[in-house]
Amino acid sequence: MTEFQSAVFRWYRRSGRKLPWRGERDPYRILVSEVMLQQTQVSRVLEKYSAFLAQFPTVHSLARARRSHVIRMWRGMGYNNRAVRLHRLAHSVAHTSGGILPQTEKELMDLPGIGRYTARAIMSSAFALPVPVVDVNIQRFFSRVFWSMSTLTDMRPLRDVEAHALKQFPPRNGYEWNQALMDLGATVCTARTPQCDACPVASHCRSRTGMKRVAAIRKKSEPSFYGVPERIHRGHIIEHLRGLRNGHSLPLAQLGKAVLPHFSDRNMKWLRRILGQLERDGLVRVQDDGTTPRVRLA
DNA sequence: GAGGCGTGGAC
DNA sequence: TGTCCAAGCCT
Repeated sequence: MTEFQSAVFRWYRRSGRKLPWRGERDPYRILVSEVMLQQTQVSRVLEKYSAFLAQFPTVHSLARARRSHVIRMWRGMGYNNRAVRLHRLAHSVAHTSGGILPQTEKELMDLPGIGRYTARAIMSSAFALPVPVVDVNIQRFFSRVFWSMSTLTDMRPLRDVEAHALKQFPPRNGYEWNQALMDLGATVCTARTPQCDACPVASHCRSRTGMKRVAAIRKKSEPSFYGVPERIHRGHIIEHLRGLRNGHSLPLAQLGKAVLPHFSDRNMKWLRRILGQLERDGLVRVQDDGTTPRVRLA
């Protein structure tokens, strides 16, 4: 084992986070944690993880559940289409392989909501396969350690980092290695204010000094309505529908008034368009057969 | 491959 | 107070 590797492992034993899915052996519970963690901070997942699993303890129970129930249990997590994809995944796995998750990257990536990172994370965490993973934490950490970054926001392309991650990957304890690197990136080698004094490999780091904070490039303005980004309105719509009793629906105009303080008929076209997006994502159902169209969670 | 997709805490 | 950011995925 290299000096670099032993320094990382030593730090992990001392300072790694204790998380409910660490050391978990049930692939389904690993799957749920990984999907929840996509672009979502650990602290947020910690609040929701156990309640979700208590409600849907097995892949079969999740497959049997109503879509609307799954969406409700996703409250507060953001990116609600993840709930839809996870539900579809459960359905698929329950009906094609008796609820058993596949163990290859390709087969996992064929499942809804599973991309390259999540597939490899499941292989490493659930099946103890020797597979290096690179999430944004590890990408940032390796970028800084092995290349000289000039600003805090700079990162090497994922391809470059993955090639390096493969070289650094230890012959044993690959799972602990992956977890250690993610913890380092998340708690020490952070995006805004890295704690280099606490870093076990600071002496190896090519960016140890000299990273500058640079004014962020202004992001492109996103589509907005009355000054509020449309994704916020979409979130409010889903949140409002969550509050309805199971299976209940709402007339469109009533929903409009609930999410826009001054909703009027002139805004109906806009609302229709937003609901169309949500419908395509499998999050809502618009019943347009009667005289007054109604909407509910899918 | 760029852009869309929530939510709430941190700074 | 507003902007940034977070265990990515999909089209």
